[in-house]
Amino acid sequence: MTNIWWVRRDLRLTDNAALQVALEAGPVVPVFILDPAFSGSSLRRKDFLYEGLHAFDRDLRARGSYLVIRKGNTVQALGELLWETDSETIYTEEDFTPYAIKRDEEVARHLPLNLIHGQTAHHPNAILKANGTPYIVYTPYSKAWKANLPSRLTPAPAPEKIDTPVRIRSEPLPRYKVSPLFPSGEQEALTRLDEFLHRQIFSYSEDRNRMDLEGTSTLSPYLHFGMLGLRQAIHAARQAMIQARGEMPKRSAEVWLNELIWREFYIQILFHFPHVSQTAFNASLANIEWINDESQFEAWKAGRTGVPIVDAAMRQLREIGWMHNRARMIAASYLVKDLLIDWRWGEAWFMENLLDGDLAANNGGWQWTAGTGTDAAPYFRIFNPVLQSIKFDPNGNYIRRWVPELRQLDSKVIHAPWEHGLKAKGYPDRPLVERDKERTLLAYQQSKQRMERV
DNA sequence: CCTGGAGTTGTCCTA
DNA sequence: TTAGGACAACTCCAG
Repeated sequence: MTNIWWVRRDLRLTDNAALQVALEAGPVVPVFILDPAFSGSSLRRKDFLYEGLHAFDRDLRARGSYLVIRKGNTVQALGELLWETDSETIYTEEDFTPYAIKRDEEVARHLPLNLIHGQTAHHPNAILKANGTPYIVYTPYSKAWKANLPSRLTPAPAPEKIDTPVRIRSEPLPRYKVSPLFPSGEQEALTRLDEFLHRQIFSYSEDRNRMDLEGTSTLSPYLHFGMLGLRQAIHAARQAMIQARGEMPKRSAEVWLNELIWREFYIQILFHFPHVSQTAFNASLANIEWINDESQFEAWKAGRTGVPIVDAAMRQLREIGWMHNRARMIAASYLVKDLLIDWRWGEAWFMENLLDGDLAANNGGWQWTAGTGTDAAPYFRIFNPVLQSIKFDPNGNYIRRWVPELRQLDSKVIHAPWEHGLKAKGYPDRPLVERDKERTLLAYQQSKQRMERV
């Protein structure tokens, strides 16, 4: 009996649980649906997705199959395909965002839909406290997560052959632009993982913070679309911990594993507390009186705040659709704590521009920085962007790479030219605002007080 | 129900 | 130059 394999954010053949289940039942029809109702994705991310679909089709063809593309309303398109191919069931990998849950409920009301858990190592409902409620603090969550992890997690290899009925109608893929720094597709993801496992992983705990080095995995766009499965990455991290020689390499591999657990933590938070996508997790901080100065927001987006490290970060984002993790925290902190602009404005801009733009991870990160989230940054942790810059871009090479106006400046002055009375042609003479921690603390305090009175 | 330890990613001042 | 401690008070979580 033929079945439909509905692909969404699991664009891989390796360790794909939904594909495996479908294959056990017989021939499969792999389909991706372009539903105009899903306008949530940015243009930039759509390019990455379309290129990924192209690569996915190529990988399927190498195994005797191919990708069917359909356009239009999801329920209608799946219904037609089910009828045309005389299929029995639709198998698909379970996704946990509010949009996906709603969409899948709608599909399940009309069609035989079979959700397969495969996106995470643990289902969001699987790791709960003794009293049955979800964790909202990372460390105890990660302990329970690790304690419950099966000792064997070996990823299933990609099937050698996929039996698909011939000549099923498929629409052409929309045109797309390729991004030279982030070629899309599973093969690229596997190459990067391999590279990372041979090189950066064993010094990750230190180098991951250095914006001037390539110390991170750069796997986030691939993880978002499931071109690399989170479970595969977790398996790789554990293998690296076992193989590591020495304390530092071992700790480094574990730090990377913890980053992957953070992904699951935020997937799980969004699943149990969907309101975080609209407002603060912490209700007492839902009413901060933001200044929300539009022109300052524009300057931030354009990388023209006058703070070199912030501008480098924002220009990196704009130019390549990706930003170093440390840079994300610095740029986010500057927007929220220094400019007092609503973290949701920043969150939306990141979503628009990041190839890895992921509701759960992005929202979790922004709420953490803003101090409004689960397990948030303590109130007194207000990043000083200049100190961060000196510490994590010591020679100023990251700044020079993304802010050409400052290329001539010495590394002693590049982090804060205005403090040395220096001006650079075409670059703001001074930062947008003077650093004022008290102003920030007051805004947060007032929100808390207002909520207490209610 | 009570209790005590702990909490991703910092900053700044003092000695 | 560097190391250490203060920075609030609160909530979470496990025993």
